[in-house]
Amino acid sequence: MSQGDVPANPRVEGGNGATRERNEREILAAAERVFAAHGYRGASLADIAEQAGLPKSNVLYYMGSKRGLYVRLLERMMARWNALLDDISVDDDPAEVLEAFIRSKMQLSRRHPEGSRLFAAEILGGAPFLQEYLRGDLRDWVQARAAIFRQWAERGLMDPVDPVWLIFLIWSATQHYADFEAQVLGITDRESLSDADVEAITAFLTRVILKGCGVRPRTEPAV
Amino acid sequence: MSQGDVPANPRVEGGNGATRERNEREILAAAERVFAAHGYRGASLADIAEQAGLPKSNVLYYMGSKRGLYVRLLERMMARWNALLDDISVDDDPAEVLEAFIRSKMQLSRRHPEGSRLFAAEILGGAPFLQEYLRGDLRDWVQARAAIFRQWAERGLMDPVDPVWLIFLIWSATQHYADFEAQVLGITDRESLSDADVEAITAFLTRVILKGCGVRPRTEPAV
DNA sequence: AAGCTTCTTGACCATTCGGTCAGGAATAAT
DNA sequence: ATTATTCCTGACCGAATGGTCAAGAAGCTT
Repeated sequence: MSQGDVPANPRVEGGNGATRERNEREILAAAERVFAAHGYRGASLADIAEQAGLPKSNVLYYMGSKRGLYVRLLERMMARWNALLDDISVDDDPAEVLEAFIRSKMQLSRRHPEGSRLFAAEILGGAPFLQEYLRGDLRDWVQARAAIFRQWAERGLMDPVDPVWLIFLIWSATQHYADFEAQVLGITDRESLSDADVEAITAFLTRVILKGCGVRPRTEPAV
Repeated sequence: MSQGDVPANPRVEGGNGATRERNEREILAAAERVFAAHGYRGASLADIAEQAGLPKSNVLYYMGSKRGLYVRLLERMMARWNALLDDISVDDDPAEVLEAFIRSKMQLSRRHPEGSRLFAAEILGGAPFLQEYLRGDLRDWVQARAAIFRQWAERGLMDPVDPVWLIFLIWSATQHYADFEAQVLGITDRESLSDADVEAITAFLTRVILKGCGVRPRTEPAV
């Protein structure tokens, strides 16, 4: 990473031992929590090490540097993200696609709340590490989807709303339940969100957003 | 705040001088930027002082402590927030209320993006300073509005959607353009959002959300 | 002009920061 | 059993952290 002078530590690359794997997992999990809660600058290796149950030196032995650890976490989160960015075609059913979109995004936020918050903190701080990704792969992906949405609109399958704003709407609405969890729980007087809650929220979002942009639900006749 | 041993500094309370006012404004603005970008822990007084164009000691002279400065910023943001939490009644027009709600929230995010991000960072970190506010005033406000939304639904003025999820949807969708500004700009290949952009987004959100929960726009007849 | 309050700031402090390193412990290879 | 390699960690480093303080500068009030 053009970081210079890190010739040693070839072990960092290939992981084979079992304890190594466990330790790395523990460190990544702890680091994700700490970075998510305090951002890149606010996170401290001492905190991470303590939460991972290891001495600070050991964390650095495995991860090389704070920056390297952070980048690795970001990349892991991007990989999870990309895993659900399946391709769609103009011939797919808008209702199915949009519902799957909302649902999978919601599940990602629920399955990896810390990673979701880590991502949010990165963007909040101006995305110093993710500029390239945002202006590259992610932009392309959004534009491709937007093009399909426009074609659906032309075919009368949905209202002619701006597809990019629509994608942002879905992102924000789903991401909210991970990033603003503290607010949601505080206001609704809950300890945590149950599976039933998440299902209800998903159904609500699907219903409102689909109806809101004139997409007829699957198998249901027009009103 | 039960912080103990801060008997001195009576000047911190009453502000009258003109230079004092200017310096305080400068410090608060700089601090809002830094706290927003890096969170409470990640922000440094040296950074804030430099951006305010003052020596670090002077910042502490005016603000007492990092914690005090942060709390003051949060309170200022809550005050801005409360300023647009006007009361509504069951007899108001749902379309008007919801549109005004979306619009004013959008304007708040646009007028005070740093404050908006500061708030977001606080929530992201588990809202250590805002627990009380969330579980108190804000919860009450949400529940009051929710009750009215339910009555509207009973009267057939809107679909019987869960009002709390609806409020969260509006919050998240509008907040997104401040908090995730870096993402929005990166993906849409913009330098900044123009007034026209914001107006278009507001119109989009109003249209989709109102239609999505079955609220008929003002002055328009039923479909 | 004297005296008082407010303002300003460089020097300084204890603590914590990310990171290095030497050397011992554990493990694998022969 | 003896290397050789990998793993582990306490001690340590310079830099940065939030905060204190004393002493001077500036501005009123009398």
